[in-house]
Amino acid sequence: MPRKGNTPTRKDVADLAGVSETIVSYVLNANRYVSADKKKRVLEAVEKLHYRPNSIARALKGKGNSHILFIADNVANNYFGRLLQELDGVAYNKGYLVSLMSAKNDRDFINRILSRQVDAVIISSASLAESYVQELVDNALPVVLLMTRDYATVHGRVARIYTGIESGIMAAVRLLHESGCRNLVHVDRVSRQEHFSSRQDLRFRGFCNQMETLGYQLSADSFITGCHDYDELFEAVCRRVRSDVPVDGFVCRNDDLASIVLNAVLACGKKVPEEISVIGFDNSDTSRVIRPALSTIATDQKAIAEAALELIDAMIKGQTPGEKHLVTRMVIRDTTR
Amino acid sequence: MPRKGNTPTRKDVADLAGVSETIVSYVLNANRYVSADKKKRVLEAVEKLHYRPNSIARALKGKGNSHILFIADNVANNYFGRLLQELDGVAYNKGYLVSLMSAKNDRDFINRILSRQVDAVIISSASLAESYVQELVDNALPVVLLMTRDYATVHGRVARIYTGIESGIMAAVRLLHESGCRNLVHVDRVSRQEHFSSRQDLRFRGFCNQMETLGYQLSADSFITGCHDYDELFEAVCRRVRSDVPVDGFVCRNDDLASIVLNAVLACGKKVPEEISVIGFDNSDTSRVIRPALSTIATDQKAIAEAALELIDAMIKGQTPGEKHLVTRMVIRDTTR
DNA sequence: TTCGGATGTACATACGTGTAATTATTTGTT
DNA sequence: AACAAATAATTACACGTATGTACATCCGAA
Repeated sequence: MPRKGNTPTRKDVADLAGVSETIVSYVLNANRYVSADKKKRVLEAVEKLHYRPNSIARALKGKGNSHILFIADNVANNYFGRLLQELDGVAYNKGYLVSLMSAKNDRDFINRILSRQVDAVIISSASLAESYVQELVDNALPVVLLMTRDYATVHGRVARIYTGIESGIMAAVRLLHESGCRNLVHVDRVSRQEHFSSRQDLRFRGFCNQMETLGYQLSADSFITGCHDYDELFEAVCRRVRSDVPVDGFVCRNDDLASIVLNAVLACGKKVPEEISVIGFDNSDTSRVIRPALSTIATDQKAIAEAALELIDAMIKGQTPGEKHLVTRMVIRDTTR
Repeated sequence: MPRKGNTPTRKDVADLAGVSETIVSYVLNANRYVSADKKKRVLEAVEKLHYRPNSIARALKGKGNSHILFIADNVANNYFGRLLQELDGVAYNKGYLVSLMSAKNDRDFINRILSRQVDAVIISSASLAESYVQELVDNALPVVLLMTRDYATVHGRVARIYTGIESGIMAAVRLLHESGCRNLVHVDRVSRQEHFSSRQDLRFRGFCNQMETLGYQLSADSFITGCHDYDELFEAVCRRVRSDVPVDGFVCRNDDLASIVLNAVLACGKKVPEEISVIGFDNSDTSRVIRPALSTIATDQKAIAEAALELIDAMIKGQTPGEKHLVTRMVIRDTTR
C-alpha cells in the first residue's frame, strides 16, 4: 500500500516484480516484446501497488496527457455547461478528459495555456484577442474555433466549426417576416458600435444581411444593445415598445436575453405573439419552461461535440484541419406566429 | 522569434543572454543573488524569445502548477457555471486557474486526476463514491468538499464547506408551514429509496427533520422522486395534484425542477400561490424570468468561492483544514405567500 | 596577512517517464 | 554444429525544470 502522499513510481513496480524499469514501461505501453511471465508479474505488481504512470512526467516526454481544454467567455451561461457535457461524453470514450475554463484576455493566460500540457483547445470566445489565438496556433497547439464571429486574421493550422448561427438567425428573420412582422429589432448584449465597425459577429451579420436582402432599411431603431443586466434591458425594451417607432418582433442573441425581452413586452400589455413576436437562440432549459414557451433556434450540440473531436483527432494525426458546417433547427413554440 | 511548434527553452535564453541556465532559473524564480547586469540581459532574452517556463517540467519538480480543478456532477446545471465563474474570479487574483470537469465514478478517472498535477480539487458531487474521494485525500491532494450530502466515511485532511443547504430547506419548510401550508411535498430527481436508506442528502434530511419537528407524519405521499425529464415530472405532478391526497406546497431540490412543477401546477388550473405554493433552490437565472417569478433559496456563491480558496490556501500551507459554515438567503417572489 | 562573510556563478543531480541503441538469449535453418 | 534471425531484457539518455552543493570573487575587519 502506498503511504500517504507517497505515490509509487515505476521503480517500485519494477522492484516488486523483479524486473527492470524498462520492462514495466513496455508492458504498460504495450509496444515491445515482453515475455508472458514478466508481463504477468508486472501487472500484478501494478495492481498491488495501485501504481499508475505519472502523466506529468509522461507529458514532459511529449506523449500528451489526453486533456482537452474548452475555453469560453461566459462560463455562467448554461449553453456552455451543456456543451461541456456533450464534449465530455464523446471525448471520454476516446480517452480524453475535457474541462471548461473561463477565457481571460490576458497574455499571462495564454502563456499558461501554452506551458500547460493540453492536447487541444476548443475556443468559443468573443473577447479573446485574435493575436492570442494566433499565438496558440503558432505554437502547434491544435485549436478548434467555435465560430460566433470572424477570426479574419487567424491563419494556419486551425479548425473551424460553423454551428449555423448565421443561417439560423437569417431563418429566424425570414420566419418573422413571413408571419407578417415588418418592424424587427435585434437585441444584443454587446454595444452596437463594436459590431457595426465590421460585421464580425455572425448573429449580427446574419440579421443585417437578411434584413437588407428583404429590402429593409436598418437604422438605430433596429437595435437594442449594450444592456448588461436584467433591469437595464427590461427598461430599454419597455421604452422601445412604448415609443412611437413601431415594433412587432424581437430577434435576440440568446434565450436569456429573449426571456427578459419577453417579460418586458408582456409587462407593457402587449400580446405575444399576436402583437409582438419574440425569438431567442440556444434552446436553453429556460426557453422551455417560461410561459409563453419561447420560440428559439437550437444548435445541435451533440454534432458540435462530435465535430470538434473529429477535427482534433485529425490535427493530432498531423492532418490539416478542415471546416465543419452544421445546421440549426428552429424550435417553434408560443412566442412566434 | 520561436519557430512554429518549437517552444524556446531555458537553454535558449541562457545562450542568448550569455549566462548559464542556472542564472536564468534564479532570475525567474527570484530566489538567489544575481548581478543586476545579468539579470537585465536575461530578462531581455526572455522577452525577445517569448520564453516562458514549461509548467509541466516545473510541476514534475513538485512546484505545483497553480491549477484548481472543480469537479461537479451535473455540469449542464447553470449553478455550477455560475460557481465556476465566482471561483475563477477569486482564484485568478491569487494566481490560480480554475477549470470545471464532469465527475465520473470510475477508477480511471480518479487515477487521472491524481496523476495530473492539480494543486487542489473542489468537489460537488453526489455520485462520486466516497472511497474515491478518500483516495484523493490519502494521496495528499488538498480536497474541498461542497457538502450536499454526508461524506461520513471520508477522513483525513479534507475541508468541508456547508453552504447552508440543510438549514435553507428547513427555513423553506417553516416558511410554507407558517403561511398556512399543511400538505407539503418534496420533489427530487433521485429516487426515494436511495435517500431513505440513510438520510445522507442534506436537502432530503433538512426536509424530513423539519417536517418531523413540526409534527408531520411523513409518508410516500410526501415525495415525488425519480423523474428524470420534463414530461415525466410534469405528469407526475399533475397526477399528484389531481389525486385525492391534498397538496398545497412543493419544496423542490432546485429551480429547474421547481419550474417544471410550477408549470404543471398551473396547467392543472391551480392558483399559485393562493392554492399551491412552490419553492425552488439555487436562485438560478430562470427563477427570475419565469412567471410567476419563483420563490427560491439562494446560496452565497461569492462566499463559497472565497471560503474554498481560503481552505485551499490553508491546506497548501500544510495546515489542517477546518470547516466553513455559510448561510442561505430566502428570495421571496411570487410563488409563495 | 588571514579569515569570515557576502555576493555571484556553475556543476551536478533529481523529478518519473519513453525509447533508441545495445547486449543477451532463444529459436530456426542449413 | 554453426550461424543468422528473431525475441527478450538492459543500459543509457533525454524531456525542461529547480536547487543543494561547491567554487570563485571581493570587501572589510581582525
